Amino acid sequence: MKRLKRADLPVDTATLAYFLIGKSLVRDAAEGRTSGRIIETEAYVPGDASGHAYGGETDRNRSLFLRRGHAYVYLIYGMHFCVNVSSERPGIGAGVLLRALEPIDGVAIMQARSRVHRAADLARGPGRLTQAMAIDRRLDGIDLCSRSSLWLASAARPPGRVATSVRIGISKERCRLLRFYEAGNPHLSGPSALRK
DNA sequence: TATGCGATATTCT
DNA sequence: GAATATCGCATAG
Repeated sequence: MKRLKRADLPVDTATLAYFLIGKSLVRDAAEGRTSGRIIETEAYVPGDASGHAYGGETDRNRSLFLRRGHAYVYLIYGMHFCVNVSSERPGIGAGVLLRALEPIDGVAIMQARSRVHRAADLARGPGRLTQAMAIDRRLDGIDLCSRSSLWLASAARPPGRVATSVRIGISKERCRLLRFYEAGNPHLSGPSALRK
């Protein structure tokens, strides 16, 4: 499993969202290493009214404006965290939401962090993903292409067919096909119609 | 399987 | 006040 370099990452948001399918996300914490295969992403492109960067840079969304490959972590619905990968040139706000992982390393650690019953649900959905990987606001702004405690790595196994769909849980810009996922993977989130 | 709802904090209007 | 890139539990079919 090799660390991804920034030069490996496409500069365009939607292209990055597609590129990340099959790649690995690795978390090194006190309890040990956890990692997973990225199987579901969503692109929040420049000028997208549903994106958090829409309306300009603030204290909260600053990380979306960093050079591509940085983490943007935020609290949603008062109780869950979500993590994005910043995706454009410095000063342009956009990101790729990581929605689901197929767990690889440290499954027992993930289970200890989570209250989910089924193993397939451990990192299924953006809130469960951050719970299983112990990701919170303290990791906001870190460089996922550096030697940090959260980083991107090459694919443990190449992806199968990558499909697109509408994005989940938004009310604006609902028609755009900016969700990317490995078709048929049992660890996908969303309704069954959006997993084929 | 599908739909509905409450929990809960931060940001925006 | 309202909205929110969610989740887990409840209930109905």
